[in-house]
Amino acid sequence: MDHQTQNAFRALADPTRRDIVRILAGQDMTIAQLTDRFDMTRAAVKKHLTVLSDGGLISVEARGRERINRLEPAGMTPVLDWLSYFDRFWDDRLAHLKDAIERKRHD
Amino acid sequence: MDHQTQNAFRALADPTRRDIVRILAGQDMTIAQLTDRFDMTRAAVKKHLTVLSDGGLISVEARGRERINRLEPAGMTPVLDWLSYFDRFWDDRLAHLKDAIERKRHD
DNA sequence: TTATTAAGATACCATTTGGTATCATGTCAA
DNA sequence: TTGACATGATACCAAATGGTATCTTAATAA
Repeated sequence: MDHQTQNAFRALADPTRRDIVRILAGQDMTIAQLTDRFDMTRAAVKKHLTVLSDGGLISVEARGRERINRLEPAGMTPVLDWLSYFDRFWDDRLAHLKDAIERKRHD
Repeated sequence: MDHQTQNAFRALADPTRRDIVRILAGQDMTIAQLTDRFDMTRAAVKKHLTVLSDGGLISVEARGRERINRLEPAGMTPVLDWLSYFDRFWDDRLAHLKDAIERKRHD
């Protein structure tokens, strides 16, 4: 039912994609730049980027013939929301991280 | 490299498994009890439980001919650790949830 | 203009995944 | 003891997944 949650969790399920997320947390990158960091073809990296985009975790900005891939912190929200459910059992502070992301979003 | 992290993320990638985690957060259950909650065979549920167990998210206690499936909050730690990486960028409070789980572990 | 470069699209392949059906094993109760 | 019940195990299947190779398109640079 909740596609965003499913797509986000699915996006994070692959180690290559989690690495991409970390790399993009450091700096925006084109597909070619990202491909340099991995031992696979550009087409494979592109597929991962599509999955990450479906999960709302990255956005893509066209600049000339390049595509700048940028991390979308807000895309993590469905994941944190899901984790928050357990928050009720264990602790109530995950909400604060969500708030932080929300603030970041409006910078 | 980090199998625990990979297995935990993989375990959470499926909606049925996330539902199982939520259900077990409410109360421990046998496979038969869990199967009642889903529109699939016991064998399918059992497979999901194996994946969850591989991810360290549940433990199983044999009691007579039954197997009691129990949520393992500590199994979520690798996931929260990974998310904590972004904490450095956005906020520093996810660590508190991790602490809470750690405390719960020693109850 | 023309060659090069960055990326998109598609077809294809092997493996994994999520499911079923079926059979075997161990435990409880009459 | 014997039958019923809870689970384990295995073989099998269709679809999804992660990857490659290849072709096309669009933008930049010489």
